[in-house]
Amino acid sequence: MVKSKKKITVAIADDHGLLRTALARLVNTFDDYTVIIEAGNGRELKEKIQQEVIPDIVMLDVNMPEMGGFETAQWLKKNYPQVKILALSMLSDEKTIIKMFRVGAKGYLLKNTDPEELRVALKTLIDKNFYLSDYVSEKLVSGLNFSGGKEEQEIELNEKEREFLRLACSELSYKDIAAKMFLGNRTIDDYRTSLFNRLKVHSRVGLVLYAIKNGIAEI
Amino acid sequence: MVKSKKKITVAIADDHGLLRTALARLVNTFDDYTVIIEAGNGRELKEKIQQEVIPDIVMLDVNMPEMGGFETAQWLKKNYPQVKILALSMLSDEKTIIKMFRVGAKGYLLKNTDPEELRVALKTLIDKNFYLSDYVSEKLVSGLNFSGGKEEQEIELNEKEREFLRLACSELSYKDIAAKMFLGNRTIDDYRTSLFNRLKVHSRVGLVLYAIKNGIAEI
DNA sequence: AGCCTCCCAGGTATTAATCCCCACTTTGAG
DNA sequence: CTCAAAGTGGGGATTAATACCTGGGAGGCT
Repeated sequence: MVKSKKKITVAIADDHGLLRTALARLVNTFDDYTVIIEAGNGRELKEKIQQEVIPDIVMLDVNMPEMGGFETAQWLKKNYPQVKILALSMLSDEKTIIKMFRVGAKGYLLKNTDPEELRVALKTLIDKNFYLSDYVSEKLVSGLNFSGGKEEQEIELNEKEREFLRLACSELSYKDIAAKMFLGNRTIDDYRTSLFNRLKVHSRVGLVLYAIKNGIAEI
Repeated sequence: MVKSKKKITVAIADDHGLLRTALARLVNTFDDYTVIIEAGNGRELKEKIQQEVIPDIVMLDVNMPEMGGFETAQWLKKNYPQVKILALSMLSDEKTIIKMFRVGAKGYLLKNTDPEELRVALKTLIDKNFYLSDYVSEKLVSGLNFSGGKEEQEIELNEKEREFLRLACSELSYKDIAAKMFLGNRTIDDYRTSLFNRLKVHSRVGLVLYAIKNGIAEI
């Protein structure tokens, strides 16, 4: 007769099959929850939700191929706004976190958090409609504080600048880079200076870190 | 009376708590296996193995802070050669795979493989003492073809060198790094020179790339 | 035409990074 | 005890990285 018989339904979208399944089993061990959908990317999740049933909660990996966390969250928000989105990610940088909340996430869980925290997150999500860990709260606050009023505009890089950044992620000297790009040494100086200002870095290592973090350079 | 009563013991080392626990539960659902050790990094695993009991299989994440997959595998090979190492990673590049096998791994599982594959991998590891998926086999073959004869000997880094590398992956000057490490500027010079020689690089960017590729620095 | 913005470039000065030669201390093996 | 190796450090030289000031040319816009 207890109404707790009706479990809270959960969908999981993550491209790492091993982890997805393992995570699903973990959630299923929680009394009040049951995983009804597993998907390897956003598109798959979308199809399953349309064909099958609407879950109460969607656990959404941010970094997926085909249809990533951002897009998927946007789609969910538009079509099934009642679904509570819990973002999952290994990335802990402010920008990603803020971006996910902007597109509709109600919580953000780092993959290295304590497993017990998952239970807390799910429960809080149901009870209070949102979940913030201390860590994420802090990132949110400092992130908003930082960007303040100014919506930090996306930094647009042209193809030559990207090429320059890629070459900077190597042991070539700037002179070598200039030669490779068929440009004068001074022009490279200007690229560097310009990027220093726009990317808010002040050393070549800063350029390298930016390029890697933002997927401009492969390593 | 069946001797299958004695389960095969498994240790799991992965820095992502959520995934580690989920993975552990998954393994525990397999009849013949039981997870007896969980660790967040190699050092922790090392301590637990020394204090507690030696597992039959160690599932080892390649990219961990503090003491990564390579080192940990080397240590295991040296001290507990009977332990079967199953490497776990999201990286699918040849070099990493080959390196893990060189330091003693008996299998290599990509985190995006099918969960059923884990069961197969564990069983194969026990029965045949090694496990190779088709994908990994192919990488191994083409990779060995590539590296040819030259045995690249392993590079051992002490904690101070690692600390130095981590700090090098920032916009701090060497002078700043020296101050942070409570060492003289010249000592840092020597760390740099020594690492340049051993890591076969010849610029600070080279150090940064090495540190990131080998999981010494987080980004 | 005038104006604005990019892209490109020379000169020079300053600071950081890199290299070389040498010495002192500690530690540990023989 | 002695010797070797490793860790630490000084002084000084060379090269690369970074900063600042300047100006020319191409293309778009009014």
